[in-house]
Amino acid sequence: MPVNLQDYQKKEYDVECDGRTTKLKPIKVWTLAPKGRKGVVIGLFKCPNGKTIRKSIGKIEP
DNA sequence: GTAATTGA
DNA sequence: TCAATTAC
Repeated sequence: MPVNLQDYQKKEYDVECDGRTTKLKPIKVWTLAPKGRKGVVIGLFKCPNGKTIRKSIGKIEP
């Protein structure tokens, strides 16, 4: 089924914060893909420790 | 290197 | 302005 960025926004993902795996909702999501090639969906997460990290949370086909 | 995004 | 994110 088709999945859009809003769907990624609502789910939670396991991210490594400060050596601890935490489930977080992404602050922001976008696709990262070179022209004509497949790419990934990047999520931006705010860790409990205050650090902001990016993580791939999905794959995108051209 | 390329792609978009933003914290640092 | 750069690092970092993924995978090709």
